[in-house]
Amino acid sequence: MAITTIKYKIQIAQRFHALADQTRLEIIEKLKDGERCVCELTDALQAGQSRLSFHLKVLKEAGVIRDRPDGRWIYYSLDHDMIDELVDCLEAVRSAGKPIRGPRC
Amino acid sequence: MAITTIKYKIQIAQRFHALADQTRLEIIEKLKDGERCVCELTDALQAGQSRLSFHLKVLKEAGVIRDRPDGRWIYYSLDHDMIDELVDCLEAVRSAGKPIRGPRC
DNA sequence: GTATTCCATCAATAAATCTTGATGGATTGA
DNA sequence: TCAATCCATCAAGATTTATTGATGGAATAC
Repeated sequence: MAITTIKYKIQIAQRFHALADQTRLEIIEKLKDGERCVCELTDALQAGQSRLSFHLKVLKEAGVIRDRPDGRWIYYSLDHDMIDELVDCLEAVRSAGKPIRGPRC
Repeated sequence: MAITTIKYKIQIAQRFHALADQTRLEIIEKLKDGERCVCELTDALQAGQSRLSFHLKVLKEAGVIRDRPDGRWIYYSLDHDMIDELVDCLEAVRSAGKPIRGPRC
């Protein structure tokens, strides 16, 4: 199961790190309802463009979000599969002692 | 539900931050099987005592683990309720658009 | 008592992270 | 073509985090 059989602790740490920031949690909150471009996020979060760009990069490199260029805009959206994986990792900790769950963590 | 209705983004970020480190993931891995004292962890993880003490403090302050002093030893163990809360937060993101789940996040 | 073990904490340094403002590429619209 | 918009990236500085070795308190063993 998850963390016990971690082959990829670095990646898992990276993904949790992506969630370990208030601004990035707010981005995720906005993206819950569907894809958004950067300018929509800067408006919604009252944050500078370069600052958002930085955090979007962190989230993207961790695999938590994806981008979809469309002309002048770049739309970001959640990668729900990645969220699923993180849930599995945490649940594996929760269910300590139970049988192996899967190869993800 | 979770991150959408976050009142406590700082705490949630803190908790994810506690999981965003390889050494701390290894600690959690060890604690999955039950409580351990610091000296057991230093042996298992091949880490210096002050280093482990630092990471245990991070985990404890985030609420991920608890300590139980016993004579000369201090035993650490996982707080499974906290893990549950984080699972809920992630699942709330996964189930975007669904009804409110609870007051935790 | 003295010595030993377990552990937290401190100081110092190194390294990673975040913020801000500036620059420029790419696309769109006039 | 020229101007404007959207965005990534860079450099600089500030803040936060992590590592190491040293110190000392508390409990145990002798």
